[in-house]
Amino acid sequence: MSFSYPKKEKLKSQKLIEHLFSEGKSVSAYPLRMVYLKSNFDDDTQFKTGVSVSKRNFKKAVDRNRIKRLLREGYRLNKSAYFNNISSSYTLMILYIGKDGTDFDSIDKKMKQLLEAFAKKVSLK
RNA sequence: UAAGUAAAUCGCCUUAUCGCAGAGAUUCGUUUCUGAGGAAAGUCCGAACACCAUAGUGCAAUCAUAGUGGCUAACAGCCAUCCAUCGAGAGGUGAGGAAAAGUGCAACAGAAAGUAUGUACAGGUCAUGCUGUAGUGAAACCAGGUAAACUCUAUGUGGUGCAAUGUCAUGUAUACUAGUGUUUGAGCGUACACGCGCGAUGCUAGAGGGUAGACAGCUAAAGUUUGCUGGUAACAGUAAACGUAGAUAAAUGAUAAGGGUUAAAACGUUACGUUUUAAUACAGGAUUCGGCUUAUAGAUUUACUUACUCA
Repeated sequence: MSFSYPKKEKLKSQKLIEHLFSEGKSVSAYPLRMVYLKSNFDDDTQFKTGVSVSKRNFKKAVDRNRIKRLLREGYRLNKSAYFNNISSSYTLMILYIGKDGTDFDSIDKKMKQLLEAFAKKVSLK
């Protein structure tokens, strides 16, 4: 698994997202929170992942874009380290629930915690 | 030189590694090119474009605009100019149509503030505020002031917005139509045949509907830059060059190193170096244009004003 994060690994279908939020489970590492759901995809991707930042907490588009970019970057660089021994497919959504701005270092750190917690929970089953 | 006024421009850069979106090429391994703004923002005006509504007319009501002339596809925008007003000035501001249609309002002072006419003095008359002066006030009969009061006048105005709208359409429900079938069994499952199992307002086709999704709309445009001509100017004409993001849970990012720029401090020396520290703004396209409004670290240029010094 590489560091890339192409279009087909992004969560875009509105149907899947609704399904995810109604039935998914979650883990969190403040200020991050991940909602996940086991599922199967028509194409051969193993994960479909989206990121989200609340408009309520960040009113300006620049701030939201900035955090979403950082979240994508953190996910992209760290996913291979934790997902290698997961075999089934998952839909994921990573939310930023904090209210203050942030930088890459803290996002990177929290992302590692979050992915580790997720990997642990999934492999227990 | 200092303080100021008015315009205009720029608004971080380079390299490496890992990535993102679109288009092209491809031996399907890859690879090449392109990829946010002056406000992309607020959604406040004006248009293009699309659909809906609509017999015609009209502009009552509502809302908007308001010196004069010009520019523009259009505008509530822009340019010029007059007037008023603020400033020592360069310049700034404009809620600058009408008070002889009507209604309302007017502190203090004053007899009286709008159906006027008191007092004193003088003049005049048959007689009378009939006439003048004094006194209060910004204003005292002048067709007074006020329309940042109602109002009147002139001009304009159908509505909704690209989540518009059009095309394709998996699945699913079914009032419809046609065919076929109900124990002599259609159809479905078991790869196929046999066999076995399931099996009835069912199955197949059409029509209809238009959800998930896909495509079009979707970027060549009242286009940008430069020169020339006309015009005080806004702007117009003309020639050449350029061909400039198209995502949709929504691309242009992350890390590291170096360099700019600005400020402060220290050191050297003299108005430039070196070092350290800090700062490096506002802000992200979503159908497209023309404006307006608001946000913006810092830097640059031009024109002009005032003061001082020198010649």
